[in-house]
Amino acid sequence: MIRNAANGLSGPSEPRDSARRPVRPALSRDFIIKTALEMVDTRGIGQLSMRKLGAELGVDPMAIYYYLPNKQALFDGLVEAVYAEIQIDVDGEASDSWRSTLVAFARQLRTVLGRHPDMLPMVATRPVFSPAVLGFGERAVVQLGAVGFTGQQALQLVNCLRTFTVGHAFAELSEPVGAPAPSQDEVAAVIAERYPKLADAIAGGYQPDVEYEAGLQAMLDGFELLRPPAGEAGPGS
Amino acid sequence: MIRNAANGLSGPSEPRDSARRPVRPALSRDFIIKTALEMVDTRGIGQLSMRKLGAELGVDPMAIYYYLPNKQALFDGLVEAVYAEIQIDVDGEASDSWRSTLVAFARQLRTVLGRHPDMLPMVATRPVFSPAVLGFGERAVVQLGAVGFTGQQALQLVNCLRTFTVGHAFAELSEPVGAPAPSQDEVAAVIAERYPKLADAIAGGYQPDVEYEAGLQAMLDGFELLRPPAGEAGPGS
DNA sequence: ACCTGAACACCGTTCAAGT
DNA sequence: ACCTGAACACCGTTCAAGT
Repeated sequence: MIRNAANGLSGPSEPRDSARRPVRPALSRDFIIKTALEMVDTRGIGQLSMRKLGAELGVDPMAIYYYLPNKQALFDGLVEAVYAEIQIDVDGEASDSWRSTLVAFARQLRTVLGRHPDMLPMVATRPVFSPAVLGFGERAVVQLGAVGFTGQQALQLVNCLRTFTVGHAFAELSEPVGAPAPSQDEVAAVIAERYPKLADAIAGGYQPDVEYEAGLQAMLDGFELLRPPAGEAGPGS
Repeated sequence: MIRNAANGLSGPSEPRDSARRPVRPALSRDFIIKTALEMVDTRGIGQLSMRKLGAELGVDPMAIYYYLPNKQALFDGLVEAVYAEIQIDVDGEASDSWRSTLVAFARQLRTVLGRHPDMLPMVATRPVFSPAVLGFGERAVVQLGAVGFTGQQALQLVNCLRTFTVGHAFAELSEPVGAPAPSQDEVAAVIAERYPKLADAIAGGYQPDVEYEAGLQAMLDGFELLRPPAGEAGPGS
């Protein structure tokens, strides 16, 4: 029995880079997108060009165009790749209540966005069309319907959670699209001078996680008020 | 008596373009930004370049650099100009309740964003630093404090409304950052086939205004639950 | 003070060509 | 089938120069 760790785990017939010439894996749509996403995450969206991506891949920039028709298609692939990171265990026992299902989705989305801050403008801009999100939508409509929400309400709730999460991620993560903004200290000084009560409130410190959770729970609480007292338990009063 | 309509209404000593040579107003930071914003709104952000802006202004592209150090500064000016459109009548009678104050702010922000959809990535990306928004924050903290919210809660509420509004505007308005997305029909077909319950819910039609209002009120309702029963009116069970 | 124009180091993409 | 390389029409920005 072979007991070393690498016994075929990386795929059945994947060639090692021992005998073959190329140090890089064979070019493919997936590998190009994976490499591009790494570039975006490490160097920033501004440093992603077809030419630099080609260089990173060790290939003529035009080789990319064999797999992707243009830069926009590359962007689509990147967004797709980000959404694909959302893993909602569709049959998980954890989400037996509609509320925990929605909370899990929202937090997961936020976590994934947090891994790719420079992707935010692209993600926010492209209509949601990913199986991960659509599949979740299907499930949410069913589960929310079972406790008394209408289809419209269910959709609205999911959409509001999604848009809130994206909006909050922007506020939290996004570097200004081009260059850095005025320093925190400068801003703080102006606020302290002109907006004293606001300054007091800010003095508590900005806690994005706490704020996000507050908004998330508030949104859920607010929608819950809309729900008719369903379930077979009698609608007394 | 001179009765024609144009009797000086356009400003005290503004030169007509009769005797003077330039057809355009004198170049200035404000005029450059105003022109750029019009280009963004009518032709799209992708069509805004320093060179095209120069052409639009009837001027060598490099002339712009006398007023703005670089394109990033132009972007800053554009975001500033958008925020400046937010007009909250700070002493309006309409906003005697904290809730109507917040609703007015959120709806106004949404309206302004709706006028400049292509500005969304820039707006969402830049930290809020505008007098309109900061001034509103100050007021909100005071007014919310008066009814029992802590400074932290007030800030969180304002921030959550703002981020929700921005996120929702993205979902509603944004053209994909580069090129158009797959057509509505294509998407609908796929959804109908694979996500039947979701399709039923969508069949009701997407009503962004209704959805936004639902989310807005839900967020407010949810935060209201956090508020201790303040006001001098007795806290009887 | 305000604007011009050439020049530099980049882009995305087309197209013909190589293997 | 897969990749290369020259070429085209763009960019933002620097820098020296004009008035």
